[in-house]
Amino acid sequence: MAMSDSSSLEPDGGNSYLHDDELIRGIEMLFYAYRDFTSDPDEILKTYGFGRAHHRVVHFVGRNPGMTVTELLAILKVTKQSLSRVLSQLVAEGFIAQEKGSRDRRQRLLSLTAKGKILFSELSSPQKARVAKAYREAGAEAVAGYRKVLADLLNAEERAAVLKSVERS
Amino acid sequence: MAMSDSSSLEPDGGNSYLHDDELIRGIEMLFYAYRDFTSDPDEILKTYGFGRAHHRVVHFVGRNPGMTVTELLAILKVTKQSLSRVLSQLVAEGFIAQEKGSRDRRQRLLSLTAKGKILFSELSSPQKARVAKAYREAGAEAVAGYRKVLADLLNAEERAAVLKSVERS
DNA sequence: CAAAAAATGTCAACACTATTGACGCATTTC
DNA sequence: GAAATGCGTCAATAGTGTTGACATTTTTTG
Repeated sequence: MAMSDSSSLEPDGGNSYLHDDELIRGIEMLFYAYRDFTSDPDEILKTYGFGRAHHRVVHFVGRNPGMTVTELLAILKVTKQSLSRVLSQLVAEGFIAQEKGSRDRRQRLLSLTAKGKILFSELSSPQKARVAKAYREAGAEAVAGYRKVLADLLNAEERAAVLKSVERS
Repeated sequence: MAMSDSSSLEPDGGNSYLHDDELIRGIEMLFYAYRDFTSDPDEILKTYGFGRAHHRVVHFVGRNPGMTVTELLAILKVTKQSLSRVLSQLVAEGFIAQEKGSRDRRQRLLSLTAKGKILFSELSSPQKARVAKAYREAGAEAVAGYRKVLADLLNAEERAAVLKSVERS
């Protein structure tokens, strides 16, 4: 369709990557990547009778063993009622273990069981392969750029927390 | 936690960005970016009584005026029954117009009405601002890397189509 | 031309994920 | 002791997705 030259005013001083059309492309790329990215785990989840919400819980508990329910809620940004459904299932079916906190006994510290770890592996495997392939094809510099832009896309208030959780190496 | 040397075998010849842990971080970054990225439009959509599905339809129809229902289905990768609900609403409420194809009169060519274009603007505005800010902070090189990696994350079969749709400038 | 295929729509049932609102209980903090 | 926190639960409702079955119109094909 051509068209959509964004604006004729070039408010960015000639940085073509800041043109309206480029920005929209940036939006769409994220949509497409996310769409394809979730497709592999979705297939696997179906065989367990689980959905995407279960995946997210398994993933973040797997990555943050001993985390509390409140912390998980802060990452997922859903209500506790919404989390409750999937978390209860995962606990009932033996994928996730809950342990009372020793310092604060109100807390339920979450961790993966052996069974949960297997599921975690199974789900992350195709995603890791996908990312590895993309990283390999794109090269180290592109990867750095990818990570930088994604970090800058986050809500400012969240950035610190995410970078901490994602970069505790 | 420290550590996370992934495997002790270093199957990547010392390219640290291909370590298991880095791959997992790449996964999580995408989750977080998508989560925050959708939050602005979600707020606006609520005031219209719409959801994310409506947004996607408005977006892609806005970007591809005259597109057919089948093409839209291919982009969204949902069933026609699922699309039907939101598309019908958008048509009924005057955001999207349907016109019989002149070459193939079975087709319903989709386009935004004036009202639809306003909604498109309103929804894309905060997302463009977010991307622009991230692009500006990250710089041109990082942006190129971001786009390259995202493209490489796509399903191979889809890559050509997406790059075509995203890059018809 | 008749049969097959394609593009679209629709009815119905169901599943998953999310929300808001209202409580209840145990435990910790002030 | 009162207030706040962490967690769980019941209930109602909404949004988005699926599968399956059909119907209509129009184009393509043998």
